[in-house]
Amino acid sequence: MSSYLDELNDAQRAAVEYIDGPALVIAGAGSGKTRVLTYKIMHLLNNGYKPWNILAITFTNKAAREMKERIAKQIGEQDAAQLWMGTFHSIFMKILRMEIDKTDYQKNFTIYDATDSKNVVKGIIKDMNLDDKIYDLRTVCSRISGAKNDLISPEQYESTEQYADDSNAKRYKMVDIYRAYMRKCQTSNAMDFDDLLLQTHLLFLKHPELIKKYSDKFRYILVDEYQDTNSVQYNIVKSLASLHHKLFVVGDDAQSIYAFRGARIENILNFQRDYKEAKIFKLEQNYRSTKVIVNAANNVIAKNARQLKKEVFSENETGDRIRVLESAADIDESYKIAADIYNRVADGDEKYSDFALLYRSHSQSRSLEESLHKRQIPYKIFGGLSFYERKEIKDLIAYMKLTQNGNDDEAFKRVVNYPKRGIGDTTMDKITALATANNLSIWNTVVRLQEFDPTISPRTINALAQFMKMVYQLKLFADSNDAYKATLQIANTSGVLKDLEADKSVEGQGRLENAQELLNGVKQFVETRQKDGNTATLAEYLEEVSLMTGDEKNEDDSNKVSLMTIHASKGLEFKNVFLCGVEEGLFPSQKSAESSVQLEEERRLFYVAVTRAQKRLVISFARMRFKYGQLAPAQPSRFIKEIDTKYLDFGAGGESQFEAARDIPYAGRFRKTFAENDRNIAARPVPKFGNFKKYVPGSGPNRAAQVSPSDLKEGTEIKHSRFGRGRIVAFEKMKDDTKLTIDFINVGRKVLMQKYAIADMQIVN
DNA sequence: CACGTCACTGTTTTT
DNA sequence: CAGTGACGTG
Repeated sequence: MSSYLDELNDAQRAAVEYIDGPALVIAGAGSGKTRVLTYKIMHLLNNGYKPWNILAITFTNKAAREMKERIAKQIGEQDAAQLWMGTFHSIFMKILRMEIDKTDYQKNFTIYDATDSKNVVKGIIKDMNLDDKIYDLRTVCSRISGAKNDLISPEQYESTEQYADDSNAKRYKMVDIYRAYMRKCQTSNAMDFDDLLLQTHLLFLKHPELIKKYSDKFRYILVDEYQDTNSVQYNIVKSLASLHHKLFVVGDDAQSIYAFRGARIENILNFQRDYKEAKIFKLEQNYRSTKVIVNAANNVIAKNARQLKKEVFSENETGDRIRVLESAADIDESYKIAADIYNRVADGDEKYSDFALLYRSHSQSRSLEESLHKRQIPYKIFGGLSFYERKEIKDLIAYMKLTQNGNDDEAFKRVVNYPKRGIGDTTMDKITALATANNLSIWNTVVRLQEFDPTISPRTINALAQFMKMVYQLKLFADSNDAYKATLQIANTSGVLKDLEADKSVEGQGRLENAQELLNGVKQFVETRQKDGNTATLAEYLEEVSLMTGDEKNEDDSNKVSLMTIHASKGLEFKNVFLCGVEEGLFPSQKSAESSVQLEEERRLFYVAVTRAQKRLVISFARMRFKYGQLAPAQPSRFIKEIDTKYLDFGAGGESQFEAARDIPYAGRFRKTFAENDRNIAARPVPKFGNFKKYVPGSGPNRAAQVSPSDLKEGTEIKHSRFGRGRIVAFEKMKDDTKLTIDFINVGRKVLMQKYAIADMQIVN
C-alpha cells in the first residue's frame, strides 16, 4: 500500500485511484484539489505511465510550477521535467514551435501581448478611416478575441449575434477589421494570446495526422480549473483525448469567474454528456476554512440557479463570525484596515503574511497601499501594472523581440525612434500605410522604401538603415551568445541604458533600476538553465517571459501583507482576509448587475473571495468612495445581505447599517479630517475591531422571518432595507403581482412591485 | 520633428 | 484622477 494514498480522504482517494476512463472531479473550495492532482500524477507514474505521456494543464504558470516542484520532490527533478505540464498557452506554444513548418508562421514568431493587439487594431481603424467613437477599441478587441476563442472565423462572423449587435451600433466593418487584424499578425509573424490556442486548433484541423500523433502521445490528460476553459481549449482537449479517453478534469462550477474571457461554464456542467462513461467524484469537505465561513459562502452561492449539486462542509472549528465593517469613506476603510492589521501584529497574535486584502478592481489598491505605507506595514501587490508592462521594460523587450523577429511591427514601431533617431510619426505613418497596402511587414517595407516612395528624404532613409543595421548586428550577436550577454549588448548598443542613466530624477532612477532588474532576471534565467545543462538563448528567454504575468516572478514569501484582486486570489488561502469595497456598483460591478448571467458570475466571484479565508473574514464597505476624481455615495453590496445574519458580526453599530444611508457630511470635510488622522496616526492607535463575536449555533440574532405576501395590507408598517421605514398606503392586486404604494419616512412615497420588494422588507410591529 | 499644454473621458476581472 | 489624444510652438 503506497503511503501517499493514506493521506487522502475517501473521495480524494477514489478520484486518484480511478484511472480507467474519463473522470470529472468537482472540487469544492478548499477541498484539497491540488493535492488530488499532484497525487494523481504520482499515482499514474506508479502505475506505469511515463512522464512524457502525461499532459497536465493548469490555469497559471505559477500553479504549474508549484505542482511540478511538489512532484519533483517525490520522483526527482529529471522525471518531473519530462512531464508536459503548463498552461494551455505555454503547452500549445511548445507544440506550435515543434510543428511550425505545418503552419503559416515561421519558427521565430513572437507573441503580441494585449497592448500590442490593441495597437494593431488601433492602426487598422485609423488605416480604414473609421470613426473611433463607433469602433471603440475595447469593444473591437474583445469582439475579435471572443470570436477567436469561439472558433468563429472572419467568414463566419457575419452570422453571429455579435455581428447583429455590431450592425445595430453601426459597426458594419467588423469583419474587415477582424480579417485585417489576422493578416497583420501574420505578416508580423506574431501571435497574440488567442492565436496560441486558435492556431493550434487550426493546425490540428489541417493536419489530422497530428491529432493522431499527440493523442497517442498523451496517454493521460489532466485539466485543472476546467470550469474556466473556453471553446478552443475544450475542442483541443477533446481531440487530444479522443484516442485513449483518459481525461481527468478538475474544477468547481461555483468558481467559474472567467466568462468575460470566453470561459464556458457549460464545459464542466455538460462533462457527463460529452463523456458518457465519465465517472464523477465530488470533493465536498473543505479543509481550509471555519464552519462559519463555509456556511456563509454556501448561503451566497445558493442564490445561483445554474450549478452542479454539491454540499461543501467543514469539520473545522466553528470560528468567529464574519465582521461586516462600515466606513464613512474609502479612505477611512483603508485606515481602519491598516490599523487593525497593525494592532493585531503588534499584539503578537499574527504575522503580516497572514493577511490578505482582496478587492474587485485594481484601482482600489491605491488607498489601501497608502494606509499600509503610513503605518510602515510591509506589503506586496500582485498583478496590476506588472513589471513587464512598465515602459522601460517593454522597450527593452521590444528590442529583444525585434532581434528575433524583425517583422514584429509592434516592436519595430515601439523602438525605432527610442532613443531618438530622427524618425518621427510622419515617416512612420507613411511607412505603415505602405506596409498595409503591400501586405508586408514594416521591416520588409523599409527594405524597398525607395522603390515604394522616392520622396522620402535620404536623411530619413539613412536613419532607418542605421537602425536596422544595428538590429541585425544585435541579432547576430544574440545568435552566438547567451540571453544575458545578448540583453546586455542590446541595452548598451541601442542606447536605452544611456538614455535611462541620463535621467537623474527620482522616477528616472527607478526606471534605471527596473531595467537593471530585468537584466538580473535574464542572468538568473541563464544561470538556472545552464545549471541544468540546458541552453539559454534569448529566444528561449523571450518564450518564457512572453507568457509570464508579472506576479509570477519569484516573490520573496517574506512577511508581507498581500494585496490582490479576487481574480488573482483564486487558488490561494490566507488566515485573515479583508474583502474591501463590497458596495453596489463596485461589487457587483455596475455592468454586471444588469444581466442575471453576469450577476451570477459576480456572485461566484464573491464566493471565491469568501472562501479564501481560513479563520477570519472581514467584509468591508464604505458609504462614500472616490471615483472618477470625486467622492460618490455608495451602498453596501447585495451580496452581504445574502449571508444569513447569524454568521455576521456588525460591530457596535449593529445591523442598522443596512438602513437607508445616513446624511453624509460634505465630501471635502472627509479629506481634511483624514489629513489630520494622518498626522496623528502614530500617536493615536486605533483599537482593533475588538475580538470577533463567536458564532454559537442556534443562537444569535437571526434575520427576521421572511415576509409572506399575506402579511402585507394597507396600513402595514414595514422596514425596507434600502428605503428605511414606511407605511403601505395603497395595495393594488394585478395579474401576477401586487403593486404597493408606500410612504417612506425618509425618502417619501414610492411604488414598488411586491414580487421584487418583498425580499427587502420586514414587518415592523 | 520634438515637446509642451489642454481638454476629454472613463473603469471590472487576465492567459 | 490619470491616461490619452489633439493641437500649437520652437
